[in-house]
Amino acid sequence: MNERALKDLLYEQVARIGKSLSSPKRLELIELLAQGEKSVETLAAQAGVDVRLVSAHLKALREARLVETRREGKYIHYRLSGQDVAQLWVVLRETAEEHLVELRVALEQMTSEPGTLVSECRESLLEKARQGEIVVIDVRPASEFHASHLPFARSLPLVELEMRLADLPADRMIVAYCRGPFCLMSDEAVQLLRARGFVAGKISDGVSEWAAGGLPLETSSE
Amino acid sequence: MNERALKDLLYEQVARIGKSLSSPKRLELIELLAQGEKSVETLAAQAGVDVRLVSAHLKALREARLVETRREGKYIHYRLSGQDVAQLWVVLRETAEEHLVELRVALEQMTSEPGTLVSECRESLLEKARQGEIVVIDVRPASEFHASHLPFARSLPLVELEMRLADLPADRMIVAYCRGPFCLMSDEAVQLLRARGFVAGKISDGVSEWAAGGLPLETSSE
DNA sequence: TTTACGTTCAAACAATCGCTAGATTGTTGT
DNA sequence: ACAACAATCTAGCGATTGTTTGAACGTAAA
Repeated sequence: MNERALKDLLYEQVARIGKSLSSPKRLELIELLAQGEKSVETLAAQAGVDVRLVSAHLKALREARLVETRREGKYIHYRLSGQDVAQLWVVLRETAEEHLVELRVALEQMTSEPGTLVSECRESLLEKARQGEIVVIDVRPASEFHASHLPFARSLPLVELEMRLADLPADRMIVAYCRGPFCLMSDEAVQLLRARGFVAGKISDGVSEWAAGGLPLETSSE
Repeated sequence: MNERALKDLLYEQVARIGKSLSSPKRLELIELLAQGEKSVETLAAQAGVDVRLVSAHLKALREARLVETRREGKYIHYRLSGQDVAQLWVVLRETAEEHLVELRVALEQMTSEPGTLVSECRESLLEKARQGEIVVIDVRPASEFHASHLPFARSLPLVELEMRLADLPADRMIVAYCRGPFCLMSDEAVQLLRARGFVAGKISDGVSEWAAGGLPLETSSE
């Protein structure tokens, strides 16, 4: 075979992955799947699009081998086909954030108030959580918490937060996190907590960013 | 602004980077630029496509802020707009290699003979090169060597190799490298060297893969 | 001015993509 | 067997993309 044709073939294969990453909706699906496996229905609801469109996008992702499926009764559960896919998403998002001013502007515009972001590094946060100096809460849906969560974190889904405020200590700082920098749930949580007199902050990391930083995650059964 | 619309905006921005990575030719350009800055003419020649088409692809990459330009007389030199872009390319290529069987098959088919690949880890190779136990040669064009190269490597472009065999020691192993796993130059070098009685091998790393592994690079002026 | 490098425009073609909507398949429970 | 539900498949629309080619344009060097 020709050398040129062979090279073209190689780059074409890599471009298959690139094509998968060229659609906003597919990127959103990848981020959702990075939180844990989900059914098509769930994905459609959480991404806010028609089930049939989600199915089409998932087909594209499946053909690029970025996702895998598992059947359970009527439901088909999709998951990322490896930790490296979540890592790829993180690197892609970080590169976009680094080079696209428009993205940084939109991100800053998103967080309602400044000063909600905890400025500490991951390691020192982990240590403080271990010591019980701070309380880390995971405000994502419980199923996502069970799939994977930060060490020492406590599951407290945003929708239940208001009802379960009594579970939280009033004398320690509450640090919330959610799906990642593009997710608004931890912002809402901080807003609610502060309004009720808690000392609260958030970190922008989700489980993928945490893992990409080389730090450990935990899983809980159920 | 609506929450849904805001999120769509974020993913759309990241998808701009994804779109840049969805074309085989653009990926090839990124890899070429990862070797050092190059003029449009050079890129066109090395990628084997028309100058005007290269210009169009570069425009797309520029609009995604993945490349920057510098004018020097008649020439316009393009370069990646950051080390992170090269890193992104490496992560993308590795993910593709991990998940796409077709790519792995094509890669294996490429290397003419097995056994040319040196199986040692980067650190131990670096140490042996420092001790002078092995000789590492960079078979890329000299300009790429000057832009960035492995520590202790000696520039010996493939086109000059045959003429400069006398420069190489016959009693030590020669380890060649080139632009990366998709590049054939180091394979050709090993083939030539072995035919002339040298003990030779290659590593698949290029400078980007080396840097992504957390190891240092060197630059030479001129 | 002439020459070389690079970009741009315009036109054309095939191919692909995102999305919508209707029909269909596969599984579960009654 | 039947209804209910999850998910996929299909067809079609409008829009965009990759590529080629010819021509023109702007810039800088000889």
